[in-house]
Amino acid sequence: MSQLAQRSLCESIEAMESAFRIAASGIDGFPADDVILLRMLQMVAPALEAAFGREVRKHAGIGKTEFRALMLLTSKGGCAAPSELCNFDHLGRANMTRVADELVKHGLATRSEDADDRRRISLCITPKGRKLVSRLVPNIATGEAAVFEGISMAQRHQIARALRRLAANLDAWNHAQP
Amino acid sequence: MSQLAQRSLCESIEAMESAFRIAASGIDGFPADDVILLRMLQMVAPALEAAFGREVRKHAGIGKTEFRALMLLTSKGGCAAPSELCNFDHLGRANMTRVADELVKHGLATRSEDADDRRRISLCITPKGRKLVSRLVPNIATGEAAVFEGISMAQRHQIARALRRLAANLDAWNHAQP
DNA sequence: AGCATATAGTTCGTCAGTGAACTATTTTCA
DNA sequence: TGAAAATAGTTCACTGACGAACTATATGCT
Repeated sequence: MSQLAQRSLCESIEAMESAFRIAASGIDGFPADDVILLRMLQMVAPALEAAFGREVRKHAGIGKTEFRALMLLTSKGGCAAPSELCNFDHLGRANMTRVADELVKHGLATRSEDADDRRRISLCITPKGRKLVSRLVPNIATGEAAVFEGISMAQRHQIARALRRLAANLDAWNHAQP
Repeated sequence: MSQLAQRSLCESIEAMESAFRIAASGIDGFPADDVILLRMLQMVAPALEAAFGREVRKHAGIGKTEFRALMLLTSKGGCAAPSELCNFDHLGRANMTRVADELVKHGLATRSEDADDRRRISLCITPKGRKLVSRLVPNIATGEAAVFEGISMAQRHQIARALRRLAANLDAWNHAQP
């Protein structure tokens, strides 16, 4: 048994919430509701990500980020520069080097030089990579459906809107910090 | 300049969204909306977490998890067992050992034996730790307010409800997996 | 034209998390 | 009652992300 999740995610959320409510009552000006909401976001998101990662690892033998890069390659018609990919995923370039290494090692993509700009590299998905992507899409669709069950379309749009606003606020905040 | 965020979070979200919409048009049965929503969640949450972490590190010289443990200690009246804390934060016990080490090293908490159950350890916040928590609360409150600006209370409650449902669905899914 | 600056990719060291294996206790129950 | 199972904390090796520093190219500005 894992040492994480001695309790389920729901139980942890509940425990976290009551702990922060108690803490808030003892500390003046503590914005309990917002702290709790933010903590929920930061507990649920990685848990979803971890579950997705386990699925991908089980079915494809590669990490979630590697698989996502593969999906993004298909959306670019098969080839893209690493820096484009890490923009899509909001990851650092250093990380994408490792991801590309992994994809090439598994024969899912190839590196080739870009003739126009010799600083650039073109990462291209292989037929094997394409096959993997289309083979795994049904699994992903099933998982997404299961995880979003009981959340109405209207709610999903609300969340999307709120997340966009959060992102904008955070960009502004980061920009304002010295 | 960091190698991350050559583009802002908002720009990355936009790029990700259009990439997945294109990918979806080429792959049958690809649940674009849900994938995009999930990706937004997984881009925004760590970005918020990272920003919070930078703030804490700057003002307190410790990591976000260490600081959170400190806050949770106060909510338990000053002392708690490490395993309680990692339940609150949905972290593994191994991790909490490191967190406790760090807090003790900085003089923010102490380890003492639990007389009732000699397997257990009682982690207790020190006066210095309490002072740190109350000193940083205003900063946190300011940050939270900035980040949630423009998101109505009704929306916040909607998100909270949806996140709870996501957590429940995920627990069920994890439980169903072999 | 030529130097300063910016960009693409890589390498390196670090950080915060994980699971598995271990020890020491406590609890359970046949 | 005593052996089996569970629990608390630790240690260890590993993972996937990061930022900083580096090289090689390309771009922009006098």
